[in-house]
Amino acid sequence: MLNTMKRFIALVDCNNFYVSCERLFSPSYIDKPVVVLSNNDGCVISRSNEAKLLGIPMGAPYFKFQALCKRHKIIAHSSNFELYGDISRRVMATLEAFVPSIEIYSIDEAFIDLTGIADPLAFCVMLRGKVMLWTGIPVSIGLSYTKTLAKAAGEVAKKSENGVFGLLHEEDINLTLQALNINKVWGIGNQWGMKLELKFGIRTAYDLKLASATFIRKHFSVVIERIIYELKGLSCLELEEIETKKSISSTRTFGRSVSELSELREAIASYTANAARKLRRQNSKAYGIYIYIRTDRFRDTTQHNKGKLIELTYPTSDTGALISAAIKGLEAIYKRGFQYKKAGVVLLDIVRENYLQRDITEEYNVERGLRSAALMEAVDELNKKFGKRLVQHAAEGVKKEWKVKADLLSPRYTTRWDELINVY
DNA sequence: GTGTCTAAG
DNA sequence: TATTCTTAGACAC
Repeated sequence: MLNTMKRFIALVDCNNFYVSCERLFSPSYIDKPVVVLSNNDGCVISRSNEAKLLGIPMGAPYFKFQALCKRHKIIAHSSNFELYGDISRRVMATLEAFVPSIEIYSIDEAFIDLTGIADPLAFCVMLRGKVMLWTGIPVSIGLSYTKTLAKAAGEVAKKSENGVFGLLHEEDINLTLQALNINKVWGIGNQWGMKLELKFGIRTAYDLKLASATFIRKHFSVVIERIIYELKGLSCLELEEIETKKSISSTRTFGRSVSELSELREAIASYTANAARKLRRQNSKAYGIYIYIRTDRFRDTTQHNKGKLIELTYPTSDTGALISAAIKGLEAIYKRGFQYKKAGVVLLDIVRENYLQRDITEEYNVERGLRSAALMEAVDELNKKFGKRLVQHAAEGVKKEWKVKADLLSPRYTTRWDELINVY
């Protein structure tokens, strides 16, 4: 059955991506244990192989491992997403130069369609070399017939000598799936993994492949049913090449707790501006904006978690319009006397920019829409040229004392003139 | 329709 | 003192 399948899918995965980015500009980090931390330097989100060997788990709360880090001289960095985003663009551009059909799955991963290529495995080896040469980022590539199998191949590739692994023959596939724990299968996490194992004795990817799809469908969902077919080599998940997000959110945990409405207003305005920028980047407008505030979920006994959805009468991507809606929502749910620790906004009901609804074709709104579009374009352009925060709405505030902490930040080498690397 | 659960990276 | 952030889909109600 497998030999009749002509469709090849590969997964390209950057190795320890954030750490690899830091190493690009600090060659002394090579062969040393390095970790990169999340916002507020809260937990570990990327580890070099050396750091993994020293026993730092993924997602580890930094404060629990600080002593270990000190003892072993582990280098720790705050996350520098501006740098990582730029390096990511370069890696993806390299892939796009060689492959016509690509789905950028995350900041450090892409699926590519290699159907029609005579020797796809050799192609992957070549591609890996090009990415290394052009960007300096090491990648692993897993090759097979479906996304789920390519993911499984990628797991093996990560640990292999040359960083490329093909899952192309039935026997290889079965052996690999037998060695893959059920909760390591793409799309199956700890909850479902536990249920599958404890209730049905399904311990490995191979066990799942052999399970009855209809039975699993009954006890779980279509999601896992699809995974079964994918493990059998029947592709159910297509490459999604065009990116138009259905919701866009911007949320943050504060550097300290915040109880003043005025400070929350600034934070909400900033997050809204951030989300609106992403919205415009994909040429879309939003019909709704959801905002929420919450107290510290780890400490409080009297918690206050509240959110509010504001529906807009017409879709917009105008920062000012979105901010005033968001502030209105905030004022409706704010209660004084609470120590807020986190706030966020989510843009919803997103439509493409050229989508016009009947009632906004009135002259007034069209003219207004055009003016706002021109203004937003100018703002985005200026900020792109001179730094993110040159032009911003007054509501966003200037001091931003609530801002996240990032004490161990590396320079944004590739996107800021004043933070270029110095060579003496 | 909305909220909750689950997952991924 | 310190426990991320963003997106998506399914399902129960």
